[in-house]
Amino acid sequence: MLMHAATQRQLPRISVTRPPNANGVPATGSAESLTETLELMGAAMPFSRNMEIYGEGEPAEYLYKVIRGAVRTHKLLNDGRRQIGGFYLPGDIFGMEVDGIHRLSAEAISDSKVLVVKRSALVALAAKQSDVARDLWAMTARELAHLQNLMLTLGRKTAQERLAAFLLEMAGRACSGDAVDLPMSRQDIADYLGLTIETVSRTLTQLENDSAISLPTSRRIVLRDRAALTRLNS
Amino acid sequence: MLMHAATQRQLPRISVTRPPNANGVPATGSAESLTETLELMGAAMPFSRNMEIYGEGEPAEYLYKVIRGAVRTHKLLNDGRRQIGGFYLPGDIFGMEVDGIHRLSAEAISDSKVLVVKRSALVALAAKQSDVARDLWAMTARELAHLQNLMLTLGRKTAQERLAAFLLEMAGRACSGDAVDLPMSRQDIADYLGLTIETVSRTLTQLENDSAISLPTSRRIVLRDRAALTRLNS
DNA sequence: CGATCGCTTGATTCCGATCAACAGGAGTGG
DNA sequence: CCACTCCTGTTGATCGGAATCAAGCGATCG
Repeated sequence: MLMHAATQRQLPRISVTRPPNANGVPATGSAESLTETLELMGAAMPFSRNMEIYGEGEPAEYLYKVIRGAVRTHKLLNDGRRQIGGFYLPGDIFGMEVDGIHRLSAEAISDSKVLVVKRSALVALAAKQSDVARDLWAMTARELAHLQNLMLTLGRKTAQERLAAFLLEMAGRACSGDAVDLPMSRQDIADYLGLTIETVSRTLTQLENDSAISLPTSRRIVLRDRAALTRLNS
Repeated sequence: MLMHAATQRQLPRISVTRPPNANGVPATGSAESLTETLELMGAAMPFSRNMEIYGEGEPAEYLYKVIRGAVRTHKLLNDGRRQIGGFYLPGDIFGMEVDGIHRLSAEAISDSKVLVVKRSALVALAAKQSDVARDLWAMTARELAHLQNLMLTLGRKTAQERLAAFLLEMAGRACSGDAVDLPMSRQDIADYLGLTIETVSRTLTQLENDSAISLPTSRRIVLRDRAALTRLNS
């Protein structure tokens, strides 16, 4: 092991310094879904490629929703080894914490626009409206379910199986049929699946040779045989 | 890879068939902590060693709290490869789901007594008392934080580092100073850390030779050099 | 007492990591 | 436009850490 892959990567330490002020909270408003509530309370912010949105260990003052672009979250070891916890695409919410401390860092994968909402406002709203409280809880539970699947992948799957799981996950989210446009690099995929870029590249080539997928460009992958991938996904 | 370790293990398929009836809910009661609330609503049930408490995919009708013994949760692949998600000791709560479906299976590690509480009663209570809602949310968030750490361990750590993380985690929970009494087998530890029993055994021996730990018996481990283990934990 | 189970240790194999080279673009500046 | 560099991704050769295969030991139990 001991992959110092992430060590020399540029990781700009630019945090949110001047956050936007949240609008007034609809205190007596009737039951609204969390998604709708966020639109009313949030402000859009731009983040350029590789810019840090928040860092591990920082107080969590805001909740975030991707409007455009893509975001990754990760944990680091001392020597730079990195594990990515998840990728967030437009419509996805990330960065919510119960106790107000971020457990992972978040960065923009590409130039992105992100809706930012004050956490304290949401928590206060949750105390008054049980449906908001439930939505926040459900959001955390979805993150948990995702990580339970990733745990199985990282602990017990082969390289082929990891890539199959990743491709099926991304295809399931993009909703663009059998073609997947990846916003992230091979390094990001590797750090998500607990592999190296070389193994990711080799395994994709191998899947292409087995005609399970095809690779029109390096960032575009077509699922040619979903059944084969699903079989690998156990 | 491809460890069929779990394939031939006996995994009795005995589920909770006749659950206990929950007591009346303190509907208008003032703010109580979740732990105290559970005592009032639950019923104690015995589970013998290796008995299944619930299975992955089953509807989640109950929430559980360990009174005596120990519990593990896990996911399985088709061919029997197993990944353990966590260990639960006396006082720990497990098995709560927002949407009512268990994402992992749960089994008693040793003969255990478990407090069982109706989920529907708790969810109803949470809708009325925001502090209960918050406690349930916080519980899910604690599970999430635990899995985020496990994710880093499974994705990026060496065998030595995994064992160090495991020993520090268990020592931190047992609160019995530097001595840790493990309720689980080497196979359980291996399936938690994404290793094999042989690697777990060898690595523990190696840590003993490096005088980081000592092994009075196979189930009892004394942390002799916490600094060394913490260094490995990065 | 023999049998089973949990654990340790040794020998060997193998999958993915590491080291290394190179190719194709994208952007930059002349 | 080309020459240049930087960046990302692919491929080849080799290495190494953990898996696999195998044997044996002590404890528990019927």
